[in-house]
Amino acid sequence: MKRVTRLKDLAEGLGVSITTVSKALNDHPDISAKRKKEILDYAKEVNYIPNQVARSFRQQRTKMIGIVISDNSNPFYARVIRGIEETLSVHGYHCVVMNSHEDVDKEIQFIGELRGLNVAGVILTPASGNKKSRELLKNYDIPYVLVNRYIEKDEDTYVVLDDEQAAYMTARHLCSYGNDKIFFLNFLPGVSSAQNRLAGYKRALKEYGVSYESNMVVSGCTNQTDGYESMKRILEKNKPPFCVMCYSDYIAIGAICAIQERGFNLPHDVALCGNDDIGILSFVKPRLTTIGAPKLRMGIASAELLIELLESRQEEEENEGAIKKEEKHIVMKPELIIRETS
Amino acid sequence: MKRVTRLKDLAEGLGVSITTVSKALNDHPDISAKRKKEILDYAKEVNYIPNQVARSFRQQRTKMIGIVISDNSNPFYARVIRGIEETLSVHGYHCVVMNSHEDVDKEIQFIGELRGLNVAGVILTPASGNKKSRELLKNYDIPYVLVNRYIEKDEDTYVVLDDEQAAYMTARHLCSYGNDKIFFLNFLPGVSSAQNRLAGYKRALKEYGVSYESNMVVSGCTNQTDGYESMKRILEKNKPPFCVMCYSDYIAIGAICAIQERGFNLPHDVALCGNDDIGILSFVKPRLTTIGAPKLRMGIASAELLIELLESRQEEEENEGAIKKEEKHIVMKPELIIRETS
DNA sequence: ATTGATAAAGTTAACGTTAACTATATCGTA
DNA sequence: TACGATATAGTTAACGTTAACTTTATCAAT
Repeated sequence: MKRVTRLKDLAEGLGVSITTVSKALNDHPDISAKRKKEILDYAKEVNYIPNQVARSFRQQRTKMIGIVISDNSNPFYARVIRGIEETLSVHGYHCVVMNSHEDVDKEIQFIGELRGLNVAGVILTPASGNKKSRELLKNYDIPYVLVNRYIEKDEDTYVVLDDEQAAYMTARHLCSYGNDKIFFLNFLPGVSSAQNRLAGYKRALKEYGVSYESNMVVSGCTNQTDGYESMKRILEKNKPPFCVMCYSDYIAIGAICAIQERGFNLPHDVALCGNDDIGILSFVKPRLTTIGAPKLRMGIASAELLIELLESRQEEEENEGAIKKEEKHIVMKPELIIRETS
Repeated sequence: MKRVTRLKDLAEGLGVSITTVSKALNDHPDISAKRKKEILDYAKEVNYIPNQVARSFRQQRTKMIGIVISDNSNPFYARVIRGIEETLSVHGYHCVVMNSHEDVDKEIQFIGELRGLNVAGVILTPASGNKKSRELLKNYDIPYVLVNRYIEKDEDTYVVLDDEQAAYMTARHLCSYGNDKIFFLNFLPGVSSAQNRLAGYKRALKEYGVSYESNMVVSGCTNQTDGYESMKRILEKNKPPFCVMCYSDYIAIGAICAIQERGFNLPHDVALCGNDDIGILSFVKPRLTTIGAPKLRMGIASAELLIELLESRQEEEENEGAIKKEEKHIVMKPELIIRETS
């Protein structure tokens, strides 16, 4: 039996026109109920699968969304991506995932590639405060949503954690122990989330009357090794008790390792907090005090936001009215989860 | 300035034919060096990006690969995917990633969707020993590579860890302590990797003259919670010292948590091993004894294998000769990493 | 019976690209 | 000078789908 791969095959098999089949499959009102059923049944019987490439080509739009994330093997983003994917999938979209590794050039290259693929939209975690990506997306006229970071606070549509508040809550929590020494292992300085965390950290210190000392903030920590090395250096020059606040659970794990190697106890000698509440650590001792970030929900929200953008754009096209939608910002509430390291 | 999005725009801008531009961009020998440079320069100047959808449509093949994995937020697969993605990207392919969550029906649905997207190939982690997926892929004539598991040992092309050997090495290591009680928290029973691990476990026991007792093997553990619960149940009926072998580091983390909660010491009371060597745990105390699996390399290898398949298929088409390639199996060597839990 | 409205089908053309084919210019050689 | 070979260009058609338009059938109202 010959494979049925085109509308034409269906049409010939049924003795109707190609358009009729197309209309039936797309639930167009032109087709009578009887005929529609006939066609749908036959299509199912021969296991016809529409050619999405041809459809995308004809319609000049795909059901493909580009996801440009710094690193999909980071458990934080893995969860975010999962939320995105599941949400988009419900709406019939598929995801092309790309890892930028915080490299602006790669990010820019990817956006070009996505342009070539004619993606319907992009969800992006922009690398260090670069504006080029935004510019490109606007130039290419691709709807996009930023996730976990923004490029400029009032522009763009994005979904982020309230980083200022997260850091504020953590720092307050640590300040409450009455120890003035609160180190902060922060992320890359150009990134909005790192900047906002720093602001929150400062606000808490101020509130507690603790003077801000820039040499207690380590910038540029991205992974466990950075956390480990930074903590080691801190321990060389500083004697516990003191507190440490980490930009991520990853960094915290590295820092804890360094602290334990020196024979210090958590939380007795060093009170330490992470951020993200990545799943795997919930079973690891000592159980990490951290900020619960709704990773899955951030993914879901950004996907929903993007779909909203896509739909409003389609409406615009249809009623020519062109009511340009405003940028939307979703800021998720962080939750302080106090466990054993503080 | 009008956006240049089509070959036609380039052609008009330069006063040559569309085909000439197409040939120049595709490095076709028909075009003189001078003209080629002229065209390429102009294309670059106006930032022309070829329409991949149109190209895919015309050529009846895309540069898109479907990745169907049980769960991208599992750090093991996250690494594998990363390897796949980076390798495919070098060859100009992009990845559509889908999570099956070990659900055969979803897997089958995804394969259909990928068919519709006209993907060039598929990399798949098949859910529990189902043959339908393979059948579908063969029916649809989509080249595919299985990763981390196979459906049938001698069929298909796949990249796996030598699971039998991995479990054998782990079990031998635990046997060497002279304790007869070696529990095994295993994965879903239908999956090839779980079956092979069980075989390796049995082989080691036999070699050490320890009799195999089926009630010491817990099947169906997939995550930390399963590890935790299973270990709890074991501890209710069994008093340390004994040994535990876990299908994954994830399960091991859960089990360790249960053991520590009961106040037992690792490795003194319980010697325990994981599998996978997921990165984040390398800084976590007690440092887990585990099997190092070349996750990234497995991803790279499966991507390379798939590209080989795609290329050989293209050759087939060209020289009509149809020299069908054999199935290929790549079996990666596991490495026992002895750390602190054993 | 004629008209007009509507329902249900069919025809046509186009989306951007490239493979296959055709046309023209150039050049070396008999 | 004429010939074929070759280099370099252009023309045409097609990939599968659907939007826009056209045609035909049906039926109610005059």
